[in-house]
Formats: sequence, structure tokens, C-alpha cells
Amino acid sequence: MDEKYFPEKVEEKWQKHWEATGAFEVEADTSRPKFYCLEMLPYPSGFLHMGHVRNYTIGDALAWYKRLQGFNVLHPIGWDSFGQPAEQAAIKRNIQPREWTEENIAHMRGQFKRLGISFDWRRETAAHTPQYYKWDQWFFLRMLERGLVYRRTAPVNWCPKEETVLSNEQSSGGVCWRCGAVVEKKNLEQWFVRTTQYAEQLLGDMREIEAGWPERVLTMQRNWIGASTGAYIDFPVKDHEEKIRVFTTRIDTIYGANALVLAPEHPVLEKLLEGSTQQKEVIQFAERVRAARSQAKPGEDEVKEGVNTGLIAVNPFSDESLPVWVANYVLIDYGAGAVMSVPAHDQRDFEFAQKHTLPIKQVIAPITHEKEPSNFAPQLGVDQSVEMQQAMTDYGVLVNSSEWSGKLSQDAIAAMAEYAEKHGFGGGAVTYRLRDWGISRQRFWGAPIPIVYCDKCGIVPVPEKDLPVVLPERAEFSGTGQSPLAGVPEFVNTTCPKCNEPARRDTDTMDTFVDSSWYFFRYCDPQNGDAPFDPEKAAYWTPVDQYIGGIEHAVMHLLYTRFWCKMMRDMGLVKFNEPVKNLLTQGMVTNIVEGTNEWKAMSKSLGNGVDPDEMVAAYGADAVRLFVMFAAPPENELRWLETGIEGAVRFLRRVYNLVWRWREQIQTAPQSAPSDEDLTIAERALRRATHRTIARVTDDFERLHFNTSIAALMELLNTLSDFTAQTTSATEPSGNEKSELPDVMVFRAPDENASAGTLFAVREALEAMVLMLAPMAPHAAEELWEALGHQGGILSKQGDRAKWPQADKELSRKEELEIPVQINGKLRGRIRATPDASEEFLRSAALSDEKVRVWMEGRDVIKVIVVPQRLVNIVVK
RNA sequence: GCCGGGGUGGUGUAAUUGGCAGCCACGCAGGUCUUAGAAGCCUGUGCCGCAAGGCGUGCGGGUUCGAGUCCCGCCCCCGGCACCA
Repeated sequence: MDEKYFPEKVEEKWQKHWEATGAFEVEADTSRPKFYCLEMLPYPSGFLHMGHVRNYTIGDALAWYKRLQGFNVLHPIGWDSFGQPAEQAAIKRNIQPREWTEENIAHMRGQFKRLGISFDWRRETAAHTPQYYKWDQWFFLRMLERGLVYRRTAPVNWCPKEETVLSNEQSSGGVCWRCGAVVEKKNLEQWFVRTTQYAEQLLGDMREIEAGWPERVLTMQRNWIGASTGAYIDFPVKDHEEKIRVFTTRIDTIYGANALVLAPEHPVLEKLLEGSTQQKEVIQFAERVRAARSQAKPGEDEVKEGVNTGLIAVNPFSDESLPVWVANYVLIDYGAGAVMSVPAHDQRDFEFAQKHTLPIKQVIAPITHEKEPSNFAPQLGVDQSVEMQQAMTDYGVLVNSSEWSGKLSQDAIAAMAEYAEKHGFGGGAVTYRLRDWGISRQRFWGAPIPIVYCDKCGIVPVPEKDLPVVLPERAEFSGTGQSPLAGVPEFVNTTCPKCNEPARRDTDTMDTFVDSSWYFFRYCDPQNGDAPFDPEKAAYWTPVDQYIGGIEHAVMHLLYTRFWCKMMRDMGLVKFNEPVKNLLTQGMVTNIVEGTNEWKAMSKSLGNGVDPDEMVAAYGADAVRLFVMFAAPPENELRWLETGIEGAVRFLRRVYNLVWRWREQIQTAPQSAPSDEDLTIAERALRRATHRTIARVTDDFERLHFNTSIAALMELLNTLSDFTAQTTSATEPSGNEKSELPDVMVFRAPDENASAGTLFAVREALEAMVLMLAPMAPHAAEELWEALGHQGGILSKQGDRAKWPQADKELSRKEELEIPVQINGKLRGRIRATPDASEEFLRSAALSDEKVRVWMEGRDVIKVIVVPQRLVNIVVK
């Protein structure tokens, strides 16, 4: 140990030690409790940014804490190394994506090591290696067998900037998740994963993770899945066999239906309109709508427009004839792609009816307190299109609804669905907003889809023995909107696995969210050549105990990985429903934008980025990590403040100096605690402070309140500093020491005759503090732990392995309390008492306190409230 | 519009169950050391007031001996979704 704290030197020393001793390497061991601590894997963009530093620092703190608590901790890292930017770099710098990606990984790996993040590096995986993406392809084939992957032509989201298809999740809000470009609609043949098959489970199983996931994320997923309970109804069409199915949540309003409205793309139209004079008009209308949509901006509502098809449907409840319309406001991929239009009770139908002057019929009356449903006599005409200003969408009482009139909406909804089912024209149903996951990407840098197209045999899956379908080393990146793989003949041209005739490979690659859906299972068994992972090994480590990452993946990655887990469960690979027990979404790291007073996420374009490497060079990794953990709770925004890091270094230096000062003397401290009588008041107080701090910090770690645990450690340091000052002889340091080390705080030597009690209390405090500091500042902690006389490192595998300190319950209670005394709720005095003081004692002590008496003069005591250990409140009049 | 989260000093924040509002840190001010500065150390720092004291957790009400915390109404900020039938 040097006299002065040199972070660079200390950090290098311990990083080498960890590497040499394999300190963070773990194996499954059923005799020990496990803890799987996982941070979302990074995209290898080239450089770690402060957001990464925060993410991995949080995870690392937890990993250290759990190790010290005796858990077998899996803390792995890997790379989300497929994806769009590698291709852009290829175009821009004339370098192949692989080269670019691997250079970036090498650099970022170095950054991680300089930060001292405690990964088991032997388990490192990268999505772009054939050893990894082989299993993406394997999963694809397994899902294909199970009907969970299928190919179809569908209108898909197209990012014009990246020239590829996006999933619904990736184009949420009408913009590309990565580049922000406004997405267009394109009709393409694509591979889809049947996520909708698990919609119900994706929603229902949330119960299992409710306690461990942020409300925000659960809500976002719930909204995204969007379950809607209602009923479907099949409407017969006059002169046709086909029926038209609609979905509605308001079957109680069915007597108010004035039309059926279909989405322009509805498949049933083709048959129904065959030979009809209206056919042409409907087709033209559909074309017009599609053209308008491909140029529409997100958030802009179209004007409701439609055409009458001339078809007539029959309301199965009322036998009324209803015209069948096609309109732009009905969505093909939600519900049944058709609705019954009830303008009186649905705002959209109302607007449509106004536009096309269709009749409006009220069938729900509002409930008022003056009129009971039983004696409500509707005096309503049939057409209210003149009177009504907007739709009445509330529940109410049914009117104008034949025998259903007089029922309440809630009751009618259930009864009418049941009636429809009984009579065979409908029934209760739940529909979901969630759509299937389109995974085809017209990109080069991804896992090739293991499919071959043969003129004779059609779509043929690549046999498992031929996996992986390896990505070619190079391709041309022209930006033509077609996959670059299509321009690589040696890749495209192959033979059909079935008939051996010439055939063509699928030239799309998989969405990179496929890679990240199961990577943390691969970490459990990263070298496996025969399977994605050994289910037994995964059974030990998974599910993930704590997952940490950004909120931006609330719906995309976290929904896909939940789906994947259920799919793997049904394949027998895992035994649970949910892959992640606890989720922490960390907040953004922001910095002030120069010339403004706005805090915004660090970014190149705003010029407010801070380079982690520079910070580590200037202050040390430990100080950077400590500040990041201290400045705000993990979920909050973190405002970057250089003065804050300086504060963190100051704290570390003070701890360091204190250890330096005591390191020799405390070697002679007694091994077991002296009895209370052998301790001075100050020594006892220090011991109590130590144990109270242990209790607080432990509790804070359990709740992931890292910022308050650091505050508690700072308090202990302040207490220890005061204690040290008191027990130190008043002699000044010699002039020599000063001049030799002018910029170091020079401490006076502790009293050479320090009592055994002092030495014990100080050592206890220092050891506890150093160990509790290890999660945030592991390098400094290691150095100090060694200085305190321990060999082989904190995680030493030989005997002297450190354990998280235990709080002594008795000691962590306060010896004496200051109990506030209030008069009529206002603080007027304080009394001293032990924690076990009786109510009676507190009461009389409070009433006889001098300060309190002054305030009671001339007034009557009405009541005295005594809360033991807390306060006394005297009510006077 | 619907759903979710939030509003506490100059700043980041803290406050198991309703029980001393503001821990810890940043910043600021004063002091000490120094030829001077930096660093370090010490003291102070919610607002008003010389003080006694009063006021104070977005606003207005309520429950309670007692409310940052619970209830009702409102305002504002952030995030998500949005023609979802």
C-alpha cells in the first residue's frame, strides 16, 4: 500500500490479480445458492458511453454484493453484434462488417476491463459468430416444425432509410426504433413468428413477475398486447353463402347498427363482389386508401371515407337489413377486420355517418338518478342524426332494442353474447392488439434464414446437419432495397436438400432481436456444439434473478424474450414461464447542453457527451463508478456533474488515508470483541455506528437503493474520522513529512497507547466499511482489504475469502434516544431516554421537562400521546 | 383522449408502519494553512426575522393528537399508446 491513493496503479494491480486468479469465473454448483445477475448486452458500436457505464456498474455492484453474501454469482457479458450500423460502416469506410464489428468488440472489451467490471470472460459470446447464430437457425427450424414460424404476404412496416422491414414493435408510433424515420407500408412476402399464439400467456403470466418488474414496463406490455373483451357476430349477407364476421365490445348497441363497415383490404370482398357493378369502385377505393396511407404521417387521422358495396347484410338480432360499406377507418389486422357501425354510440361511426348522411339511432339511454331503469319510458325517434352532436359512448340502459330494452349495458353485454352463441351466430371473444413478429430483414449483417426455394419442392428447410448456413465473408452494399445477400451468387445458388436440383437460398436475414431473445441461456453453456445449451446447466442458473437495462426495450426485447422462453418451455428446454424474475430499468445519463440550461441525454449531435475513458484516466474507475451509483437512484435520470466525481474521489481518499493511518496498529487488536464494560462510551458508540451502518447498507442493497447505501458509508466515515480525531494525540506532524508530500493530507499518528477497545472498534469499522465499499469501488476495496492484513484478495479461493459483514442486532440499536416532545403537534422540547423506556416514563419525563412546561403554563392537558422510541405529543387547551 | 409514473432547499437527493421534514453529497459563504493559489481541514448554509418566534414538501379541502406519507377535487411535468371497434 502506498501512502497516497493512486487510482491508476491500484486499479491496474487488482485487474491483473482478478484475471490471474479467475476471481469471477464460476461453474454450476448445486450445493450452493446461485444468483444470475445480467445486464442487457451491448451493441458493439465502438465505444462505451456513460449509459453503459451506469448499466454495468449497477449490475457489477449487485454481483459483488451477492458474491460476498455467499452466492454463486453468474455475471456474464456478450455482444449484440449483428445489425444495421455495421453495414453503414461498411459502405462509409469500405470495410467489411465483420472486421468493423470485431475491432469494436476488441476496443470495448478493453474499456470494460479498465472499468473493472467483474465478468466471467470465459463465457463471452457474440451473435455474429457462426457458433452462435447456428442456434438462431436451429430455433427457426424447430419453430417451423411447430407451426410457430410461417411465411405470408402482408403489408409490413418499411423503413425507407434503412431499407428493411421492421416489426410492429420496432415501428411503434409510426417511426423506426433505430433511426427515427417515418415508416411506410409495403406489401411483401415475409417470415413471421406466431407471437400471437402466446398473447394470452404473455398477458396472464405477468402475474408471476408483477412483484419484480417496474409497473411502467408491465403497463407498456399490457397496452401493447392490448386484450379487449367483447363478442363476435356473424352477419349473413343476402344472396350469398359467405357471412361477415365483426368484433365488438358493445354488443349491447347492436340494435343501433346502421351498417357493416369492412376494411378495404378485407379478403371476403373478392368473393362477395364477384361480378358486381360495385367491384371496380371498391378496388379503386382500396387503392386510394393504400396510396394515402403510405404517405401519411404518424399521428395524423385520415378523414373518414368509404364506399357502399351494394351488398346487404342482415342483423341477426333484429333481422334488419344493413348496407355493407368499405371504409378507411376500419383496420384489417385488428379484430375481424370488420365492424358493425353504431353511430349513436361510437364516435368514429358517428363521424362516418355524418359524412355519408347515414341514419343514427339511439339505443342506449344514460342512467340518471331521477329515472330508474324499470320505469324509464323512451320517447325516442328512430333517427337522431339531427339532434345528436356526438356519440354517447357511456354504458346505460338499452332502449329501442326489442326484448332487450330496459336492461343495463353490463348485463346485456353478457346476455346477448350468450344468446348469439346459443343461436350459432356469434359468442364471447377476446381479441388482441398484438400482431405476429415479422423477422425477415433485407439486410446482410444478420443470421441467414435457413430456407431454400426449389422450383420443384417449394419451400424447403435446410436440414439441421447442414447448419449453420454461413454468412459469406463479403458482399456489395449498394442500398438497392434488396438484401445484399441476393448479390452473392455463391451464397444464393445451392441445391435443394430434397431433390438435389439447383435451388436458391432465402436472402433475408433474421431480425437481431432473435439473437437477443435467448442469449442469456447460451451464457450458461457457451461452448456447446450440440445444442443451444444444456438444459441441465440452464436449469441451475436460470431464470435470471436480476436483469438491468434501459427502458427502451420495455416492449421489444422484453416481450420477445418472454415469448421465446414460453416457446422453449413448450419444446422442453426450460421448465418455467418467465425468464426474468426481477427487472431494473435504469434512467438516462444526461448532461447540460452548452449554452442552455437544459439537461439532455448525452449525444454526439448535442456535443454534451462525456467520454468514460477520459473520466477513468482523470479520476479512476472506482470514483467514476462510485459517483454514478451515488448521484441518483438507479431508475432516475442521472445528471452528470464533474464536481460530483471530485466528491467521490475525495471520499475514497479519506477512506484510504484512514486505513493507511491505522493499518499497523490494528494488527494488534484483540480477535474477539471486548465486553461493553471494557469499552469507553466513544468506543461503544463507534461500534454501534458500525453495526447500524451494516444494517442500513444491507437493507439498501436488498432494495437496490445504492445511493443511500453510499450515504450511509459516508456517515460512517465521518463518525470514524471524528473518533480518530478524538483518540489522536495533539502533536503536529514533523516538518519533513510535510515538505516531502506537500499535496497530501498529513495525518498525525494515532495514539500509540490506543486501548484494545479502540483498536477493536476501529478495525471492526474499517473492515466493514471496506467490504461494503467493494461493490462500488472494488479496486480500492481490494487494496484496503489487503492493507488491513488479508491475503489473496477479497474473493480469495483459499480460506480467507471475505464475507459480507453481519449486523449485530443488539448493537445496531441505539443506546440512547432523543425523543421529541410536541405540544399540539409542534416541537417544543426533547427528552433523553433508552430505547426500552416505558410509556409511563416518557410521559412523566415529557411533562416535567422545563422547556415543555413553559409552553403548558396556564393551559389544561387534555391528552398525552406517547409513541415509544418515537415521540410524545401533549394536547393542551 | 386513455393508461402509467412523478412534483420536497440554489442542485442531485433522503425520510420501514402516518410520528423531529431536508440524511449524504454538490454548490455557496466564512475561517484555518500558505508569500499567493490549489488541495486539505474546521464552521455555517430551507425561507422570513436582530431575536423570540413564525412559515415551509405543486394548489385547495378533508381525516387524525399528529400528514411529504392516507382520502376528495384541481394544476403542472415526464413516459407509453392512440381510428384497436
